[in-house]
Amino acid sequence: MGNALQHKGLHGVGLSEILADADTPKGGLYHHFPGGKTELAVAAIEQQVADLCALLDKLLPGADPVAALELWIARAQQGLAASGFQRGCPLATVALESSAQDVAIRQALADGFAAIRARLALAFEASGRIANAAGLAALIVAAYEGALLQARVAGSVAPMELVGAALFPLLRTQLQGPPDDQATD
Amino acid sequence: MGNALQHKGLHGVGLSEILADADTPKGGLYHHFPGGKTELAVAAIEQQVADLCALLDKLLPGADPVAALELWIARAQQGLAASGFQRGCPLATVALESSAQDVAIRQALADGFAAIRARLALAFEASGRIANAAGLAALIVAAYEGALLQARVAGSVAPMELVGAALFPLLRTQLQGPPDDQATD
DNA sequence: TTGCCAACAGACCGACCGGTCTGTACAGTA
DNA sequence: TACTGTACAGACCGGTCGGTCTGTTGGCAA
Repeated sequence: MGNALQHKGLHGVGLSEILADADTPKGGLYHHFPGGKTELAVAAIEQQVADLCALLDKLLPGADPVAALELWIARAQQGLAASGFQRGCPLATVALESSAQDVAIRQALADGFAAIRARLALAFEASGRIANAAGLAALIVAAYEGALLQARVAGSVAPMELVGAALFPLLRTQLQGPPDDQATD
Repeated sequence: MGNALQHKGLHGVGLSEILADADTPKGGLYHHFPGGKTELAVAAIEQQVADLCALLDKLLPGADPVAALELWIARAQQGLAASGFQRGCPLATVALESSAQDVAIRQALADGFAAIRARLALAFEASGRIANAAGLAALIVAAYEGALLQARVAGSVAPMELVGAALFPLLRTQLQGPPDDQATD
């Protein structure tokens, strides 16, 4: 499910395709997911968020957060290229397809993004003096999503590298503090 | 068409819905767009890119590019809120739904993004000394897309404001030059 | 006036969509 | 051993999808 969502989005995958992938007949599905495709999607979103949070928890603590983010982006680049520029962020596709009526899905996505931002913000705060940790976290998530998107349609990791090359130096200057206001803890 | 694409994506809209919106019967469509839905989508994408480029051309020249971008983002925020958090970037949704097999669509999208990046990069270069104009352009497009995405699912412009508040000061320091390496022309 | 062809209109098509419904297999209980 | 309720299986449903096909119209050439 997660995989298919990542590739084609919620409307793009058929229930039958999902079930075929999972080698599961259709009948039993509605016992476990009475909400049908929507509930399935919510579960997949939550799973993906949990995975991503786990990855961030592995990369972020201790190290220089910018270095950790560079590693994160590098991984995403590899994943994208390895999938032949099919796999993107599993949250983003569903996010853009969803309408305001899809309350459950939007809630799951909003919670997911908030959780990711919170984790990044926490890492910035822990790494030292930082004024606008929440803003930086939102910027990074945005840059990540946007970079992935551009790279996907371009069929090349070049846009991601461009974004990284522009963003990380800026982040370093911000995090390491302007020379006249240095502080570390 | 553009509107519908923006709201629900390529797979999310039915051809019948598009035609009903346009008050056009189905028959004549295939005279003008023998390629069917795909060709229609490509045309819509190109139209949107042209519109966006026109907007940028209106905002960017002359002024401080960062101020122009702030205006641009503010407009996007207004549009998003005014649509009840339905309308996003018309390119992004289709971009994420598309697979590598959709050659024509991906090409149109890649060209579109490249054109937008080029316009931004040009503005940076024109505005003064700048090392990595292409990188900054890619970063801004990425941040824009990602911010829009987060704001949409959150049902609030707050994420966009966060991103803007983090990005624009960074851009200013970059564009106005580090204090020990100032240069203007 | 007549013949012709591009432009258009919408009825129609098979395929497939998400979802439901009946039937079955099989634990746990007495 | 007989009973029962849950978990599963897949045939089946109406609706809608993207796309095609047969008219019909209306301007233009002769």
